[in-house]
Amino acid sequence: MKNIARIFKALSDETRLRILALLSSGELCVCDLMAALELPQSTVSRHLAYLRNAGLVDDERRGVWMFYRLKQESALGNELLLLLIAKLNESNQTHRDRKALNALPDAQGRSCS
Amino acid sequence: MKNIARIFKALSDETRLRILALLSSGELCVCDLMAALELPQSTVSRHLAYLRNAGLVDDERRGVWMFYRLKQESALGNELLLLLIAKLNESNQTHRDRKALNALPDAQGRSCS
DNA sequence: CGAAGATATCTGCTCATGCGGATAGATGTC
DNA sequence: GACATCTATCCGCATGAGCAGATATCTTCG
Repeated sequence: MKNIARIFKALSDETRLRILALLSSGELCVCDLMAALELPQSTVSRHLAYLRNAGLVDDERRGVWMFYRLKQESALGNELLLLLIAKLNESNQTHRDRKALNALPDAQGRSCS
Repeated sequence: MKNIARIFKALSDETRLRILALLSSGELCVCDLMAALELPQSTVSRHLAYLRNAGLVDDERRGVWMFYRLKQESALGNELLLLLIAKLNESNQTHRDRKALNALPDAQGRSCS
């Protein structure tokens, strides 16, 4: 139960929910998240660390870039997580963030691609 | 989304999760919760207020007693909440708490019944 | 009305967590 | 090795939240 509380604590911040919503459709690098969420790098990194420590995301370094993705398994269970993601994807904030993400420059204009 | 974060914040404390687990099988008064959880009255009351403000529980005064129950509807959605409750009911802590609750004196020995 | 019982809220304290800029660390290229 | 880029972590600050005892508030009864 302590672990469940810990995961909910990870989920109790709007920025982190925004990150999870964006990650729900595929892995992203810190620079993409920064751009889409319009947040400073340290803020994004800190929240990603929190999510990773809670066991909700995995990271992978590719050169100078760090990519993050949702974990398939967490202590919350798949079904619960899927419902949560669905809930997040209903929100206007997620629509706005996703629009910003899709408006990012293509491969050539991006640092990580 | 702010509201979702708020609900998760309400869920991010172990004591509150314990309360929700106990309430999942029926309404309880503050004095029962105090006894089952072995926590002081002010702690229980404060957590219940937090849960009520997050829209997860309803209260009802009956004489000098306050009864609390899970809300049927919350901003999280029924299904998600049911899965969460199921998750909570798997935990050893919930088993211990429920055992303590069942060990409480019967009607005559209880103040609220 | 006063007293008793139940409980919400206040209080003071400590710890956790949010923020963003600064800095340390990692990677890649020349 | 020097330098550029990316990112994790530190730092200082402000705010939120946990705790339990004290106190205020509410209800009921004699």
